[in-house]
Amino acid sequence: MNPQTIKVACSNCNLRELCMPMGLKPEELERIDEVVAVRRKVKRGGTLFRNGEKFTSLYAIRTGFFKTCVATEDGRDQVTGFQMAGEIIGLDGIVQDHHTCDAVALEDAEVCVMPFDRIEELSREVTALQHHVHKIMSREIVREHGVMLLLGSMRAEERLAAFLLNLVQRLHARGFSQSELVLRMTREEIGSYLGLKLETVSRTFSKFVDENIVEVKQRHVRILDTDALKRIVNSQTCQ
Amino acid sequence: MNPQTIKVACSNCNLRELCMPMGLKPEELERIDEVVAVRRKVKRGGTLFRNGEKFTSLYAIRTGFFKTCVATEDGRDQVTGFQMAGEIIGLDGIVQDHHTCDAVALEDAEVCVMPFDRIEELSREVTALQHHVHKIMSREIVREHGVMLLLGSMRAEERLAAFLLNLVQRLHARGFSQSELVLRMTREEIGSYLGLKLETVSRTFSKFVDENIVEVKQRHVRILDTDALKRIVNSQTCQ
DNA sequence: CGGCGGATTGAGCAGGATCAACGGAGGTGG
DNA sequence: CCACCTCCGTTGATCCTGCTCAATCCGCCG
Repeated sequence: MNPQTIKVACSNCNLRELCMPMGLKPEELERIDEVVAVRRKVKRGGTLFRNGEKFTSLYAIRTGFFKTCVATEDGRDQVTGFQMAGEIIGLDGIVQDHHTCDAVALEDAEVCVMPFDRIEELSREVTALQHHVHKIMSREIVREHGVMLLLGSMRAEERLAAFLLNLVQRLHARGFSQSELVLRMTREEIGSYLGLKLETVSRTFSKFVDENIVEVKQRHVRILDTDALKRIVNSQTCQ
Repeated sequence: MNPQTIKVACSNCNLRELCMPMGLKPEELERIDEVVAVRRKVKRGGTLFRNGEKFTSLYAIRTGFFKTCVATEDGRDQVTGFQMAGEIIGLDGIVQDHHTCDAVALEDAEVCVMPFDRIEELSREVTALQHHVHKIMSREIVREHGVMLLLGSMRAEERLAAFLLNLVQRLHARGFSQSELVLRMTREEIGSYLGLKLETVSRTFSKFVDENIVEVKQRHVRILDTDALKRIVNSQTCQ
């Protein structure tokens, strides 16, 4: 609605090893700077885009934390992912030329706005960028396969364990602790993502605490036994 | 393994309104013919590609029916989709340069092999193709959002109803009946896709039969009351 | 005809949902 | 600064959907 606009450059962004320019050569990197039009700030609770809105751009998260969610007419609602710095958001909009999900900031955030027609234009010239765009989309498809596996075949404890491991691994890649994290989302949002009710999420946290696998104080989580979590995920309860 | 190779052209394929060349102009269509290297036959039960195999090509299904499935080390297995004529398969392989799921033919099938480097090359020249490739990938992402919604928030009857409606709608777009279909997959495969056990799938079918919503004879399904299925999907049982 | 894989159906069980009460943290306004 | 309110999280009791285990049936193929 009221986009703050600040000129910026990918070429000296501290996220360049994670984000859009990942793996590009210096001269290609400079070309990418042409893609990022402006930055935009989104307040906590605000939406970056909404289901039904016209699709124009992809967004690279610079700071902050988002959730994306889809909804049915009857008001049901499913969180399809949580996104953090360096991740690309908005890919759902390409196919229909308008967005099919909401992107909501779970904390104050700033994103780089990348008009999609510019991305397409530039990736016709810069092969590495073209390939990178394809990889980003493929990565999202593979990620979703993982979520389908989780939703389709895991029990509550396995889901939560997998969720925690995934979060902490991504945070670690961004220089945060391997064992400590602050959840940016409510129990209900975790539950929606994992296909569980919020009470079940809460109970499962408590169970992990009882078993000395984690410490939980509200949204602060400290992982005491990563291996235990891994064992829970890989326990072939079925079969 | 033993690819049958037959030269072909998209430009006179009867699937061109559904498949890769969708919406391209005649002159662009001719360029696309360069992309499809060969066709390949896959026998029922055979795999088009497997988890771990090197990624080289996308595949357009000409005839037949596939499932794709991912697996965990501990042997758990999740069907991530069913694909039919005109649909593109293999997008998962781009990001890691090797496939992360299996594609298994559920009936004798024939696919058009499209080497991905050729696709990238050509889509640098043909803007419409470039955009189409992006749309195909985005479409897959949106489809998976839908599956996540299904797995995360629907009960058994809603899942099966949504599944049947989706299948019959896609078949109808290919010129088949709106009300009659032959399932190419087992109850177990349906169950895996829908996050249910095969017995639950079977029971839910029986329930629909009792309610005169469908007729079921083994894999032959006739939909008697499409609206009832739609109502089941949209029944806001939660809230 | 017999064997086998797939489908159906039944009985009993349990994991997670639902309903409900309560507690604690953080924000707001008097 | 404190009182209040609201939102979020925890925990308990009970219920029910879908899972498990098991028997049987059906259609197909050799």
